[in-house]
Amino acid sequence: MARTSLQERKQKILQIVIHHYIRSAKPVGSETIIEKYKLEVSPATIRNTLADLEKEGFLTHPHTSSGRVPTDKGYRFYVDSLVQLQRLTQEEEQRIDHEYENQRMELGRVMQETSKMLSMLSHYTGFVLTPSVVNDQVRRLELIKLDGNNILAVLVTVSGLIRHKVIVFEGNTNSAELGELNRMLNRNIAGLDIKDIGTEIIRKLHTEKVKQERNLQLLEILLQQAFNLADESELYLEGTGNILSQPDFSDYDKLRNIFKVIDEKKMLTDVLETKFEDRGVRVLIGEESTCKDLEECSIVTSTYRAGDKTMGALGIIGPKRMEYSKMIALVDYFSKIINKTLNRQKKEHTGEPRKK
Amino acid sequence: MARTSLQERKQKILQIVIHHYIRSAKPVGSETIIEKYKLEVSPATIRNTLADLEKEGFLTHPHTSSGRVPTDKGYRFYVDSLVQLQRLTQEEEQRIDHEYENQRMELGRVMQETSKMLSMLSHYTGFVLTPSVVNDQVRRLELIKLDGNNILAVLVTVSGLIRHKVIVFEGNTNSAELGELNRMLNRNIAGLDIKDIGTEIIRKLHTEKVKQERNLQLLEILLQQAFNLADESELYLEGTGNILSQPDFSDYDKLRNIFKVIDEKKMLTDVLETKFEDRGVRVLIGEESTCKDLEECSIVTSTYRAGDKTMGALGIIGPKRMEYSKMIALVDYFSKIINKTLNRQKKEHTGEPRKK
DNA sequence: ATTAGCACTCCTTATATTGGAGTGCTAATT
DNA sequence: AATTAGCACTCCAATATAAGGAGTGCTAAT
Repeated sequence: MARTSLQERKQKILQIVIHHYIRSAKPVGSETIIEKYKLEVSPATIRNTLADLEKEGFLTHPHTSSGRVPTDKGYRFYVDSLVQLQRLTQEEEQRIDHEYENQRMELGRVMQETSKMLSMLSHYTGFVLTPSVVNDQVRRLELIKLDGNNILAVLVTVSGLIRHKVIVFEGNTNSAELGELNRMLNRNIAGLDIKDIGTEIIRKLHTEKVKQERNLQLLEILLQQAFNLADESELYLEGTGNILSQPDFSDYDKLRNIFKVIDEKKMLTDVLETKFEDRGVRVLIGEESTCKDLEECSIVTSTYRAGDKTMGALGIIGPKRMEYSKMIALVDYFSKIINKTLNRQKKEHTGEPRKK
Repeated sequence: MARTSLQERKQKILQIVIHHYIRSAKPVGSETIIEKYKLEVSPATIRNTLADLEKEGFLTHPHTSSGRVPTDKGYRFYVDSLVQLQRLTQEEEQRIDHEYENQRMELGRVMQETSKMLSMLSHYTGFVLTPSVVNDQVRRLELIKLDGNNILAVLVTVSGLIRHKVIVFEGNTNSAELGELNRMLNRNIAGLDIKDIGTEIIRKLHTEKVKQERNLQLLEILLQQAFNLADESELYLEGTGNILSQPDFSDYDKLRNIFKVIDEKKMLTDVLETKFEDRGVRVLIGEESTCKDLEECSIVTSTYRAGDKTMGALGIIGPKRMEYSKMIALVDYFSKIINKTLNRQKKEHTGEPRKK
């Protein structure tokens, strides 16, 4: 066999094992490989190769006399070697597109629907992470007087996210005062990066004269309180029940671990937030998520962005034994759709020309 | 035995069986009853009574030679006969109180925290249902111009709920116009029941003169769009993973059924919404929830109200075999706390004197 | 009405028994 | 040197069998 070098075959066999295991959920043995994939070698040869692959850490044995099962390292190789990414079927793409056409929902709801669709199409758990809006820019900040001590601050970002927060301000302001302050603020902060607001506002204040002492006070409180609403990231999780249908999690302890993370959204948020510097779809296999309780899971995730700023992440969580090819295509498609939706909103606001 | 009539004993035995089953999760037999509860009758007598109770539909047999297990009817009797409700321990009450002291969170977040606490203290799944705000009254409605076609409507209710929605209005309004309209609106609608706004506004409009044609148009759209934001009820669910720890749900099919309902929040919302005419804590046992998938669960729920209007519901979902006494006390306490919190907000707004 | 006595049921647990899937090794083959 | 046939060996998974026990239901005695 000159054509198929040893290395080549080894890799091919590894891929076959993993591919087959992903679909069958059963450890795969040498005979199976030959039967289903018509390799022109004997079972014994396969066995030798399998033993090699095990020595190199790509596969394991549940017990002496059972077939092989991929290790994390094996999955990693498999995912990295997926060259031609499966595309979604036309039907699927249309179904998704349809959902986003002529819709004018508030962004929060879009995200919720998105995670629901992710879960339905993947049959795993779908998520969308709307991270802190600190990377976003201010479109408007509206101060509304509620009663004596309470002011409602509504922040609208350039990408269309809306956050509100009740602020306690002990000094009595009347509506007129507040309105003036409001206009002044919006003249100065529109378009600013939210994370810069603190420093910027102080700088700009020197150019405008602030009418009253107390307004300065209020501003201070605003800076302290209103903009830590920007910190609160939101995580939409849907289809958590799908996890139950996975044969991989027939063990109750494994299940409980996973639900520990799901219930404690904070944990999950942390995992997801620390992992998205890059662009493009990323796959976190087992321990790669650096979360002990997720060692039996894989996460397929991508970011979405408004303009050039990374805004948040979306994706799916499932067992390590998942159809990566399909899932990557799915997540990728959604990330693109969301990008489109976000940038449409942004264009409409800034009035930028469509080209470029 | 003149003192203990037959009926009395029968009921007592029923209570013992259920009480013991709730704590042990094992079918209870005649011997056990005598051992643990020191009845002065023989096992045979107990057996006769048990057989009677089974004939009457309060108990069943998993199989011929096992102890008795309550039926839904049995649980119903048990719950109805719980006269002296257990109170929470001081420690627990303090822990809860502490959480609500000097906090000034937006109401949505309060609800989320509340459901989390419900789940933690019950070890089951906690929920808070913020129903459609239609039963609430308007405190303020603020219109904020976003860009050409989009207006952000922020509705603040008397009880402190905040809803926002982006409204599409094709005609271009400038901020000044909008501001005027806004002031006009708030002069007229503050304090109105949200469900009456449609009719009321039309009536009131005849007393004020509306400046421009287009404002009328805008108003119409507002009425159509802004106030169906009132329809969206929100369901906060926490601690779903706790369900996994229940030995009652060691069966995967049962688990899946429950998670079907949990994932499809809409279903759960419907169940909960149709069930809260009454005041006070209610217990829905098994099929009483009229939801097939919840036939293995019980729901302990109570409403909370602002003033005299029922606002929403909160409670816990767990297995039928739950410590009802404790759970009822827990849910009751939370409902009272939330009532207090809500009415505090309301008082602060209306400036009503604290007494009465 | 209550109870002792006892046969009977059926679950639960433990223990063998078996078949088979799959491996790893050795020695023969190309 | 790589491949392969042959075979012993391992261990799981399924099935059968047995023993123990918890608990019932019935009958007859109190």
